[in-house]
Amino acid sequence: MGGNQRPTIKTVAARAGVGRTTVSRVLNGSPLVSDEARAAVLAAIAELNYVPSSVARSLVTSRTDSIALVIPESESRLGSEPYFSAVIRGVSDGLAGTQIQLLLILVRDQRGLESLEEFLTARRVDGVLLVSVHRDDPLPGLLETLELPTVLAGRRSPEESLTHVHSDNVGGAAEAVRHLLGRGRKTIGTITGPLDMDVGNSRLSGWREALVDAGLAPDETLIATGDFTEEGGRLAMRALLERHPDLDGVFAASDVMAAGALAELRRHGRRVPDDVALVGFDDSIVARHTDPPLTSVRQPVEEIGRTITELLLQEIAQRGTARQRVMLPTSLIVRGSA
Amino acid sequence: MGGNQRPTIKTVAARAGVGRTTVSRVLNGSPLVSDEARAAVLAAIAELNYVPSSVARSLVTSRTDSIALVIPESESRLGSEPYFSAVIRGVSDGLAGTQIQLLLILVRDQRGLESLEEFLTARRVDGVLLVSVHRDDPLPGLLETLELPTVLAGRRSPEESLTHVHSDNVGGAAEAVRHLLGRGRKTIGTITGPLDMDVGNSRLSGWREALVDAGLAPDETLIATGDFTEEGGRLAMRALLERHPDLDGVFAASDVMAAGALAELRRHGRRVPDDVALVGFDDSIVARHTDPPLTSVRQPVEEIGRTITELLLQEIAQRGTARQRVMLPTSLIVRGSA
DNA sequence: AGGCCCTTTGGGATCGATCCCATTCTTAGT
DNA sequence: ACTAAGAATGGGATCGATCCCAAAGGGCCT
Repeated sequence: MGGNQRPTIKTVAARAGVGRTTVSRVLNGSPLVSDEARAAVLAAIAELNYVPSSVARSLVTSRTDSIALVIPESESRLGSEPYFSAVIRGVSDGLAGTQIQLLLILVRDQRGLESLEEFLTARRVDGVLLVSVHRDDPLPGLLETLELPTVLAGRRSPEESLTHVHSDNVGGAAEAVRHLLGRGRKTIGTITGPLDMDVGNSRLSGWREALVDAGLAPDETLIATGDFTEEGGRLAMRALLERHPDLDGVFAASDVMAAGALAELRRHGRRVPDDVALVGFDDSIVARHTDPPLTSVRQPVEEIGRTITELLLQEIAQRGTARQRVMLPTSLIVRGSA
Repeated sequence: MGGNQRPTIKTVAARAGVGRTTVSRVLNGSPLVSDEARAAVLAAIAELNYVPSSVARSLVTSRTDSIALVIPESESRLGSEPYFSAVIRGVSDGLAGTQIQLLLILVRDQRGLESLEEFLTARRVDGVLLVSVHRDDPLPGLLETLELPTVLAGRRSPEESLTHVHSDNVGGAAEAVRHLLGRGRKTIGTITGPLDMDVGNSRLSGWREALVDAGLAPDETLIATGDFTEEGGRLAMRALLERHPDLDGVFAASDVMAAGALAELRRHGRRVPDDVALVGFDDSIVARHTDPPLTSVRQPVEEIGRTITELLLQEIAQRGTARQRVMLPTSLIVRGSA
């Protein structure tokens, strides 16, 4: 049957002819063990194929050796998929070499949120990574009162009180708009993300900033609010065209919205980039395959994932570390659309 | 501050004026509790904001109330990203309503594999979901000998001994090829996935099957092996064009490879679909944005995720259930490329 | 030789739940 | 009225590790 109870630390101790404590010491790399004892223990471990019970260990140490990555389901669905895959890869990368496991928690609705709150209150993880937080997100506050180490990818607002990592959304957006200006565009609209998120606001700020720097007054009617979906991009583009038939440049705050905008532009017979130049954001897989391929602002998503993980591990290792903020640079990838 | 030790079952018992066992009974919904006792316990739980320690519970029940989703890192990187996002969503969906947590494990290299093996031997999860298994994957075998409940998305071969869920790759591919035949194409090549995977083989079989059914002998030189990457698709397409300048139809076993093929076709001045008609597989986000948009075989990825999860939960609930196999249907989404 | 310190060791208590079993209190049956 | 069966309850043991602390053994100094 292969049955045979899993060996415990006691079995190992008996086999090695030492006490449980000595085995535990070897397991945890304590220097207070003689070489012979250590050798005997290691041999016994190997022979018995012993693996310590992390559950029993957790009970006494009250560490779980796991962290949670919390992703709002709504966000994961809407086209921003590649973003999450990349973050996940980065996180997993940051965890490589540690013994720490990653729990993935997609929050889909109110019930999911409630059971997550219970989960966190039970301290079933040592720390939490939060992705794509909204301004009024209840989770960051809860985590602060629980005093559970937390790091955000992105931030609620520029005054974020939790440790966080974000890319230079303002700078990236500004660069995109400067690029459009550099191509001689005069009337540059923008399709924003949700404005209850810092990404949405920051990219909008970048658009404003670049225009102001160029001596132009940002016309508020050149702003159309989107929601990061393709359909949202389409609708926003339609609104912009209605308001400004003379539009010759658009900065969309995501590639997926840019793809929607592209379709709408085509429907209206505008050529891209000849009539209207278009820049997206994310440099996602869609950017390479649209027609024409999208010029887009790349953000180092995988690195964001890696960085939030490293910061979280730090914070777990030494509680009460001061809040840290990291901003990672973006870069403009020029393709056919602008 | 806010300190205050977390309350334990003992605290609750004292507060409710009952014994620990009674509290435990209430927690686990045992009928052997009087209504008054139950009410008192529930009140105490609410007042103390008590959440049971899952760690302590695990220690005695030897359940972890968590499952692992194992994804080979190599696969997650290569364009198949949307596939994994969708599987993850499906899994998370299948888990909703249970108290079971999802551990995500990306295996990137040999070291990762070793630490995964240790992790599994320690039985740190109640069951495992395996995605995109290769023919010689060591993991399924290990899981079988560990007698750890396991369900695969996809299969190693048509004789798969573990419970698994896969989409109708043969049928989907055959439908794609029939579609090409229906458009009057005579010389239809195929760009395959890796042939050490069942998906690769099955989609190739579908191509063969459709040709044979149409009374055509499948010409082996019409087969070019790819690896699911865009670059692989490009190279395979080049090889096919060299061998068969008269090629007028191509079935690619993934959209990403089809996108690569598309670029290569354009480079050779072939118009799609006029000169060469092209069908992809996956109906991923890229399919909608290529020029022309790709006709593609859709597989219900999210449902695959949901189904493997349900099967795994079943298997965990009642060990020793017989192996189950589920095949989900595909459907052809016709767009501009064929 | 005796005392002291340092290294190494292991048994007992502990973490916070569940499970086994003995005990008390009802209620019904003859 | 006495017993038997059943409902409800709670204390002790247990899961498998770590941590505290007492104690044994060895070397060196005076």
